[in-house]
Formats: sequence, structure tokens, C-alpha cells
Amino acid sequence: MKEIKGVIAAEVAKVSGLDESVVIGMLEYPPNADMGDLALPCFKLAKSLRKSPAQIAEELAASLAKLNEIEEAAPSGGFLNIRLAKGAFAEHVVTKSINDVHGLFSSERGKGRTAVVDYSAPNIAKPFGVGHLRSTIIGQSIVRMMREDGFHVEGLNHLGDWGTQFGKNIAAYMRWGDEEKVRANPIRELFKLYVRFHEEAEKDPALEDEGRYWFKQLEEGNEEAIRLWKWFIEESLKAFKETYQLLGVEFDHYLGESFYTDKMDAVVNELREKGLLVEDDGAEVVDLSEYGMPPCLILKSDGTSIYPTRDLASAEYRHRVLGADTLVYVVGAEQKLHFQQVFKVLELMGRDYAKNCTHVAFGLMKFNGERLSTRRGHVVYLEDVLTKAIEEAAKIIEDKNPNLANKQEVARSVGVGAVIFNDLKTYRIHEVDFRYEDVLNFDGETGPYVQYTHARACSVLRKAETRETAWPAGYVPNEIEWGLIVQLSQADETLERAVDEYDPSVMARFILQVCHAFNRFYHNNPILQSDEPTRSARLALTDATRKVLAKALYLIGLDAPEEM
RNA sequence: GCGUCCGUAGCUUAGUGGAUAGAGCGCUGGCCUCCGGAGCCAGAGGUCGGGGGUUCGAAUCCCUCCGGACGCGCCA
Repeated sequence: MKEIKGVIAAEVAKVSGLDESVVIGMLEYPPNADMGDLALPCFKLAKSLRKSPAQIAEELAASLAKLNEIEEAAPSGGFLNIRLAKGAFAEHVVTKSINDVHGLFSSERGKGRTAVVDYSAPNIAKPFGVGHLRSTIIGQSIVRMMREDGFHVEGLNHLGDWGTQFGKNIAAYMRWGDEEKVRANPIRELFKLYVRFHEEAEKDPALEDEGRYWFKQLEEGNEEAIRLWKWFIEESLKAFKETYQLLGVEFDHYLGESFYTDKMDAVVNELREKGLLVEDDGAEVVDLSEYGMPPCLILKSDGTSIYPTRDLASAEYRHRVLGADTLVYVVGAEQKLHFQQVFKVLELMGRDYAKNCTHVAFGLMKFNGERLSTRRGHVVYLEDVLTKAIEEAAKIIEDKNPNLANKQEVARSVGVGAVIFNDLKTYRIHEVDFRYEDVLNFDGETGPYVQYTHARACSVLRKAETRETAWPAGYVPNEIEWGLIVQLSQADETLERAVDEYDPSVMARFILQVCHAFNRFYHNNPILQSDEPTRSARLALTDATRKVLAKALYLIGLDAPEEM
């Protein structure tokens, strides 16, 4: 669609004297399909051209009508409504979908650039709850979409593997821990010990000192402390990786907070040399009052570092070692101020990549309207949620398609897809209230629905018994076929907007639009029983839809089973 | 107190300067001798939180009030 908009805009630019890119931005889709395929509101042009909008629309209509790509251009109350030449456009879109679906989506805008995307970031020895789901799948989708757009992307998992909590973990394990239990169920067992530590510490405050003592031991290299800490990480990571595998999520780097312990001095020294550090209440901070922000804490009053320091060191590492010119952080909205501060400090340090740092914030996840609180032990394990969804999918498969070959694998794809899609279909800033009744409902605008649509297209093509499909030259689509083609043609604009806004929900909504259009087409137009050339055209359109859906589903992290 | 974000149908939401505010769930009623009914079609359901303003045009931009969430140094 970008291409055809360019052609139209060039012509409008020539006649009106406006900038071509401005005209492209003004082109919109009419609210009603019978008005046309594209529309240009001419009201804004009235002032500069000193003519009435209606007159401008009329004049533009006359010159646009001459273009081969346009069937009709009609002025209507200050709007210019444009109908595309359907046959040629359809052939172009369908052919591209079938033979070069990557090209349909992408013009590789990110070519030559490198981005590091930070997502998921669970805490070692803590539950991986539904709350972590958002960062994980939004991040994974952003990684895939940016790669599609031509970026070189390094996906990074910034594990919470350092801090005073590990002193508590060690202390708790030494008092009450059982190696076998931890091995069998590392996260749940370690978390149980952690919760117990807090409970007992209420009665016996001396425990807190014990926790602090063990963290100090850890920092000073006590062998036993380090051995346990490494073991907790190893066991936790094993468990996390199982979940990632279930979700189909991957990382290029696992770099925890501890990785930066020896890389922070350089940052602190540079800040000091540049005169950015000031003493405040015993701590050292960067004053940001000039920019309307509270100071950014760099060293605590006891001289130790804190998370902004770590984030500065890690940004440097991502830029220098990993070669990133673009840094993306998929982290909850509650940390917005923190990232604004860190990015501002990077700017004050003279880092030019500071302007390419983005905090991709998302809203809190609630469970049945309640806030989840790890400390209070109010967690919902993602593992349990996924298991439930997979069981539900298996039940429905048993009911609707009992002869399916690889039921287990498909149930996994569908169950996990339901959970992922339920989350990604909503604008990421909104809070999400996680409810089983919604997640386990497979009707309507859901993961199973879009996967089903893809499987259905595959089924038609299987029955057609043709390997190659192609749009018959000169075939002009009917209204319903056209509706689907117009949807497919918007793949390029969709990817660009989704990447620019770092928002997978843009892609999810595109998928729903394509699915609605395809199912409408499917119900109203016989494919296999049609005469030529209609049969070929409809098969090609089905093939095009299948290819577009498979790609788009991949971009938001869903599998696209051919049967389900 | 200051700052940021959110408020659209019973519920979940799309639309963020253009034409009659679109969907899904739930509810009511149709559609399988036909390519997969996890589907399709139709219906009921809306003071776009309230009020002011800017504009040819406002759900969208500005101001203000109300409701909710989240931040505002020694956790991350």
C-alpha cells in the first residue's frame, strides 16, 4: 500500500506544490468501503491554494484520473475519494504475498543499525509469574518485528541475580533448606524459603542481620556463599528456560546485574571527572533539577552502587561491546522516571546514543482485579496458567478434531497462543486484568481464532492439490475478494507503525482484520468448486492469506499450525 | 503536595484532527446433503468521565474539575 500511496502523492504534490511525504500522511482510508479505497481530505489545502476544498478535490480528481493505477477519483464534499485499479493492484499484492512475503511487510528500514532489546528480566530464585509475561512476550515480538524491518537485533535478558535478597536466600537455605527439594522444584522451593525468612524475621529481627552478613560474604568472595549463589542461579535458569521454551522465547544474551559489578567504577569515575556528581545527604547524585527531575542516585551513603549506576554501566556495555546504536528497554511503566533519569545522565555524559534509548513501558498486570505482590506471596505461576491453557486446548481438539496427528504439539501451540494473544491484542500501556474466563475462551478475537483461520486456509490448499498458485492475469476481484486484498496490502504500513511505536498490538489487530476478511471471503465464495479463472484467483488469494498470516503470527510470537 | 499515565456499549477494547464512533465477549435470532461451525450473518446495547475552549471539522489538541493507577534517593 505504501507504493501506491507514493504514486498518488507524487501526482498530488505535482499539482498542489505540497511535499510528497506530507500528502502521504494525509491519505486515509474512508470509513465506508463504497466511498472508495483511499481518500484525501482537501480542507487543509484550501488556505494555501486559495480555493475551496470542493474545487481542489475536483481539480485533483481530474489529474489523478489519468493515472493507470487509478480507476476513479471522485470529489465528494471536500474529500477526494479514490478507487484503485483493482486487477493490477490485486495481482501485485497477491503475487508479492506468495513469492516474497518479507518484501510485502518490509522495506528494511533498519538496515545497518544494531539494537539491543532488554526484556523479560526475571529475578533469580523468585517466581516467574504472569506479571513477567508481558515484558517477555512484548519484548520477543519487538525483537522479531525489528529484525523483519532490517535491524540487527541482540535480545538480552537482564537477570536480577544480585543484591541483598541473596543474603537472605543463603541464610534461609542454610537454616531450613533441603538440597533434594530445591533440585526437584527450584523456584517454588527457594521462594518458599524466602517467604519463610520474611515471616520469621518479623518475630526475630536478628535474621535481617544474618541476611546482611551473608550478602557481605557474597560480595567479599566467601566460597560457600558464592557456591550457593551460583547454584541458585543455575537451578533458576533451568526452570526459566523451560518456560521460555514453552513460550517460544529466545535470547542472545543472559547478562545479569552481577555481570556489571566490576564495570561500574569506570562510570562513577567518568561522572566525577566531568563534574556531574554532587554530594547530597551523604550520597552522591547527579543533579537533574534543571530538567525538572529529581536527582539520580549514583552512590549510596555507604559508598556502594545502586541500580541507576548499574544501568549506566550496562548501557555502555551494550553500546561498546555489543555494538548497539539503539537501546530498547521493555520494562513496566512504574520505572518510567528511572529510565528518564538514566537516559538524561547518558546524555549529560555526552553519549550520542542517548537519543536512541527507549523505555517501552507497559501497564501492570492484575489477577481478577487484584494487584499481584511477590513479597506477600500473592503470585500466579505462569507455568500453571500455560498448563491450564494447553489442557483446555487439548480438550477442544479431542472434541473437534480427534484424528489429528500430533495433538500434544498442537495443543501446546494453541494453548500458549491463546495466552500470548490475549495479552498482545491490547495496547501495551493499558493495565491487564488477567482472568481465566477470558484466557480460556477460544471464541472471537483470540489466538485460537487466528490460528484456526490460518489452518483453514492451509486445509483448502491441501485439498486443491496444487503446489503452485498464481493470480490469473486480467482477473478482476469481486467486492469481498477486494476487501481481503486491501487488508493484505496494509502489511507494510502495519509493520512500520508497530516498530515505530514498539507496539505488538498493532500487528495483532492487523491479523484480526485479515482473519475477519478471509473468513468473510471463505463463506461467500466457493473456492475449489469454482470455474477458471476464478478458481485460480481464489486459490492464489488463499495462498497469499496463508503466507501473510504465517509471517504475522510469527512476528507476535504465535505458532501457525497447518492443522488443529 | 508535585509529576506521569489511563477513563469510549454490562465487560474487554479499536479509532489519537476528518465523513454515519468500529470490533470481540456476554445476550437474542438465523446459517452445516457444500472447501474445517474454534466459523459466518443479523439484532438489541453509546451523555466517547463532566464542563469550558481552539478549529471549516474534536473521542482525538488546550484548560479545568471528577474518578482510577503508578512514580517522587539509599529496593529493582
